[in-house]
Amino acid sequence: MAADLPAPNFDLAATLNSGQAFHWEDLGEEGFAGCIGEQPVGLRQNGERIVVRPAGAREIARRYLRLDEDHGAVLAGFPKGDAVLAEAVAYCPGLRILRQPLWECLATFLTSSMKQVAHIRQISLRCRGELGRSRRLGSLALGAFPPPAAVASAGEKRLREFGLGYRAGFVHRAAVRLAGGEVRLEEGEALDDAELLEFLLSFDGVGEKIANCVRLFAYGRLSAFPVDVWIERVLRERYFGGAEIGRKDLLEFVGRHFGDYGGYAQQYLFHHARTSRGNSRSRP
DNA sequence: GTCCAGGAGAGGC
DNA sequence: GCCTCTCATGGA
Repeated sequence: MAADLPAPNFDLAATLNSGQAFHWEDLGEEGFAGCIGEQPVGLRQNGERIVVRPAGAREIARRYLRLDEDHGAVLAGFPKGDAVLAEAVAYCPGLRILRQPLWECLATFLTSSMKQVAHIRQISLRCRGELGRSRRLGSLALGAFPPPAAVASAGEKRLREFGLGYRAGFVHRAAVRLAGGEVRLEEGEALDDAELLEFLLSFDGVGEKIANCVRLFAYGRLSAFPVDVWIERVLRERYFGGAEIGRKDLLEFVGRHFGDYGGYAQQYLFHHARTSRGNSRSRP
């Protein structure tokens, strides 16, 4: 059984493949399959609706895909007269930010430093397959992301076997800290943006970029603006004409220019830079 | 074989 | 404070 959700101006494939989450399986015309937390879900775009199976996962999918948000307000909140951003939005207007479960977002982005998207995906799928609960969607087996306790008890050495390299210690220590009950990621929901940043930076291996990814993709803080190598290049080339500009000045510009929905602006710029013709090539 | 990836931390200055 | 080096691995 399936249910569906209204999804005007929404692009499911672009959203699930835009480097926010890494575990969705592309089933072609059948859509996509993956777990949202412990829940196995099938998602398929049918015009301006998203078909969800099983039907009981409808509200989980609505939350995950942020189909409850006023996306018009997001677009209206972008800086006026920014032709670079307008071009990126026009390239893929249906791109959205996800609202991911906190731990799997943090753990996945802890593995992301100096890794290509394809490899982050490989690591995510291995963690799920080896340590997570196996869930079923029809005849399809899907791995849920392992909870902190499962990652903690697996040990750092085991994580290294999944290709995490030096990041294994980061993921393991975060898992131990959370599994021990020292802190809970849910505590971050009540913090303001600056406090949440500080909270996330308290995890070893989390710097400003990863903290902003988690603030944006899990906590729904839409002003958070992760600056990675792609975005830094876009800013230098498109906003500063390739001129020499320090990283500090770049970050100051970001905070001043993009506003309350900077995270969304960032995702449009990132997606455009990575995938559009003339920009993608094999590398930036 | 070479280059680089949705970075962070430590050390030197 | 900023600059540089190192960390581990695999895709392009």
